[in-house]
Amino acid sequence: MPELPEVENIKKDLRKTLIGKQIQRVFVYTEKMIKVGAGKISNIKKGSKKQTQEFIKTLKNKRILEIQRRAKYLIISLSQKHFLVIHLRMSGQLIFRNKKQLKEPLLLSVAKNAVKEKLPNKHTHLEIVFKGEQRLFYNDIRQFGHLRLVNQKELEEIFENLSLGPEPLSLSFEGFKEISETYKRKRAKDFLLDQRVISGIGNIYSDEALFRSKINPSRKIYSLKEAELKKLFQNIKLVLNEAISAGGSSIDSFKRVNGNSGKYTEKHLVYGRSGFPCPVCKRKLLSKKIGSRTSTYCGYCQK
DNA sequence: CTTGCGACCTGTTGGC
DNA sequence: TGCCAACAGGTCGCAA
Repeated sequence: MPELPEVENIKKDLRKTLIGKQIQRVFVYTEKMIKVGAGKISNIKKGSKKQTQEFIKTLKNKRILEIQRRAKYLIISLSQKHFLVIHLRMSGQLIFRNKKQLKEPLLLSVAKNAVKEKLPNKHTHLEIVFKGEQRLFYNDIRQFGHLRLVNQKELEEIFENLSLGPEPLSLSFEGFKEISETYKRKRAKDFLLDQRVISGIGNIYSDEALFRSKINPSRKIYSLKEAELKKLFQNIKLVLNEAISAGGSSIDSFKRVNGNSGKYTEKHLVYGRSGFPCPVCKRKLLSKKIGSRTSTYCGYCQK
């Protein structure tokens, strides 16, 4: 589900709601979604009772000190140098409810036949109860996401192993040019999606940035003129910043921590609009698989 | 090293 | 209406 703007909004929401709170109780409903330590994520499916017990025991009575984002990861700092590292992957949601809100059913998806539900529901995998009966729920329909509990050293180990590329919003054009030189053999779409090249961009914002830059997603990076590279660099920042301000894009299940949707979806010029007219030239937008992801683009405007 | 593809899951949509 | 294939904000691991 979420790319950088969505995760950034969740981070901001969590800062407002969670900082200073103390964890009272923890319910793990789906063991394979959680992990303790810095081991490989693929081992997560072996989620064990022992690990779950340790997860619950360690979280208990901890305080929330700070929430940060790196790429599409959320890092929740807890007292006594423990950290909760969360990746929402395609369909993860973090929803916060106070005692009164708990009784109100929530619309957790934007699908046509979506029904309001109370929490926890069948897609709730973790529930954290804070003092005062306020709760944070982790829901994840597709169960691709994960939450892991680590100490300082393990936190560093995780991010070292990930070798994430720079954050696009704090990247200079000089830095962008440098990585474009290093990865010049990639197609533009692959370049933007590769988290070790630049981190935080996914399928929506890569398509949107390429369209606004009039660059075909299949173009090789080495073929881009300096002016095109510059436009791409600026448009990445533009779409990410606009999306952050709009609260992100709610395609299906993306929800803010209060259950609200993001409003950037209506600003999408190409993502999810294959077959519809190009907003500039009115020709039908095309779609094509690039690196096993669907890219939507205008065959006429994007050279 | 890169590339490509299946795997991981459940749910929704569009075509017949 | 029903069924069934294709597809969905993302990585990860493995083979070539």
